[in-house]
Amino acid sequence: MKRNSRLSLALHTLGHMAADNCVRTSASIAEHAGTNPVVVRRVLGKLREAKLVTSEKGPSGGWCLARDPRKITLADVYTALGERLVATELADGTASCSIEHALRKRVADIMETIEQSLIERLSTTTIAEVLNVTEN
Amino acid sequence: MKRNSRLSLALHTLGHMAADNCVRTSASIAEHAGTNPVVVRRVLGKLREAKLVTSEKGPSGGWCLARDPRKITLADVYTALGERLVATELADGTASCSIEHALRKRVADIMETIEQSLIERLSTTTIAEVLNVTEN
DNA sequence: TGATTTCGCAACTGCAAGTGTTACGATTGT
DNA sequence: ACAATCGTAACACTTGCAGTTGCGAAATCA
Repeated sequence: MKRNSRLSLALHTLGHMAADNCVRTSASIAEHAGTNPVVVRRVLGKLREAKLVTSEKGPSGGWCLARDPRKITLADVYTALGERLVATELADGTASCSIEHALRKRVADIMETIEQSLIERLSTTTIAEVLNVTEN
Repeated sequence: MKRNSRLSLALHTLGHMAADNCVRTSASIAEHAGTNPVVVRRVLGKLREAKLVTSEKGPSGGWCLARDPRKITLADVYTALGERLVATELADGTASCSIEHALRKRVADIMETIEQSLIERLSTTTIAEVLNVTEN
């Protein structure tokens, strides 16, 4: 896989879990997604922290949706991963130059607004809705 | 300097050029910004391609604004650098899985909308306006 | 109890992208 | 001619992330 593919992997996996409605192991998920079981566990671990999925150990163990896919939005997944796809210009307090400080603040404010706007848009689509699109 | 600091460096430099209204060398800019002259030339080179600044060689050479700072918006600088601060999930045609394909398309569409919205917002502020804020 | 399967996690490697640095040629002004 | 400056290529250094290996913990089943 390439860079910054965690969101893709998370959504892809949730999509299949919503469609198949069955427990999947990190090994089978990894095989389907063309990556490594540990990578899968790393990503799904974040989703588990956010109570989007559950995991069970032992044989017959694996991963399962923690709630109705109609109640999981893309924003839930995005925030669960703790990503910021809108790059933040680092707001160092060390900007001794007032011009630099003013510019950074202005840009940071705009970025923050855009980030919120992104989350708002992501929250209007659920995992289940995207699957319906697939079936058309 | 840290990562992805090109936009900061570009804006910072343009800010000073607008305030001082004088020719500056890449060496003096680099010293003020705490970086290297070559890095400065790389970034300002992009701005020159976009006709935002001009450069002259030789002694008494250096960099100068190509037009009124009241007519240079943050969006001009952003697009001149060819950056995408809104990360794009790579849209590989190799998504053999229809679920993955649908999800990626949905996310890519949202990201594209957000990117446009970012540029719109950046275009409402000029270099000169940010300097006025500084003087308050 | 013991074997097997699966997750949990830490540590390491490999790669890609960006910044920083050096070096050298081209151009301009004195 | 000489010095100052940009233009550019080449390389080293750093950082972040994906990938990999290894091992322990927990659960299931014979």
